[in-house]
Amino acid sequence: MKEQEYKIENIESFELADIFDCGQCFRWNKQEDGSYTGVFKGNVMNVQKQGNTVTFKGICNGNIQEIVEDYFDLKRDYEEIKSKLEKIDENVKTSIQYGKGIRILNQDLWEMIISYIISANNNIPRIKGIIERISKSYGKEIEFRGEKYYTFPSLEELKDVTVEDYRKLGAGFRDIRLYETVHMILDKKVDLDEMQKNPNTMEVREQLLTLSGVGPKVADCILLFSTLKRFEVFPIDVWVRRVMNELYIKNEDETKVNKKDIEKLAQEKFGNLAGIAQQYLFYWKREA
DNA sequence: ACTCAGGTATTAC
DNA sequence: GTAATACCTGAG
Repeated sequence: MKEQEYKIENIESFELADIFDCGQCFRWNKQEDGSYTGVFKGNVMNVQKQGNTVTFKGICNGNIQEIVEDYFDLKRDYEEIKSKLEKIDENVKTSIQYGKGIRILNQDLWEMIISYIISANNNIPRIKGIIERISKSYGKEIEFRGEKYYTFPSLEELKDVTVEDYRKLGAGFRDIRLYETVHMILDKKVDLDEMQKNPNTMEVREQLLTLSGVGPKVADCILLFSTLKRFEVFPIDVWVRRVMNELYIKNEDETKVNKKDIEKLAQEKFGNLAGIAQQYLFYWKREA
């Protein structure tokens, strides 16, 4: 396949580090020249930003402009979202200034389910390593600039993978959860196409929670970071708990902060933009 | 040696 | 319902 290129000039709310290091994705890696290369939805792409111009180059399974506009959520007005959120309080404003170039990617639903199951009680380098090895073992090879990349395997490509196979790839105790979830989806116990069409977020959330290895935090990450794209959910991990406690709840022991209280507070403060507010806060608190 | 990391499932009150 | 506890793995 041939490499395509697409350029955008004078783009707003688009910073490579903010997008790729804010914790939403696992398959983008920084290159020596400061650009990022990643694999998504069967494409391999390199993204570079110079001045106010972003250049996308890659091996794509369709029109690169359409692929980019969809994946990078370019049709959404992040300037408007940020100006709404900034009005909430100084803390949120500070976090937005820190992560001003964040965009929430439209990532593949199936890939996010598997990726976030792997993320449980794990650290980012390991999560990335496990996903990489699964892709290399069962995905399709794509060559880009003389190097080999591997697509994230489809449901079909994982159908014969055993619990032991996942363990060998380093998944640890998550091996059985991966196996069970793959087979629940294969058996249509959970229908991803139906889920994608269902506008009722709570219904979709309930369905996700039936999957093995998917609890409240993982379900919310899937809802927020996949093509399901629900900005009203508020994934609560240790970092979000920490920042919400520091800024608003001010309990001396953050581990004792009730999840329900955080959820309620997030809903009151951020409403249907809770998810993206969470992302600014999370990125700010974790990196800064 | 020991703790910790994007939680979840299981078991026990 | 809600609170403890175990859990692969490898880096620091």
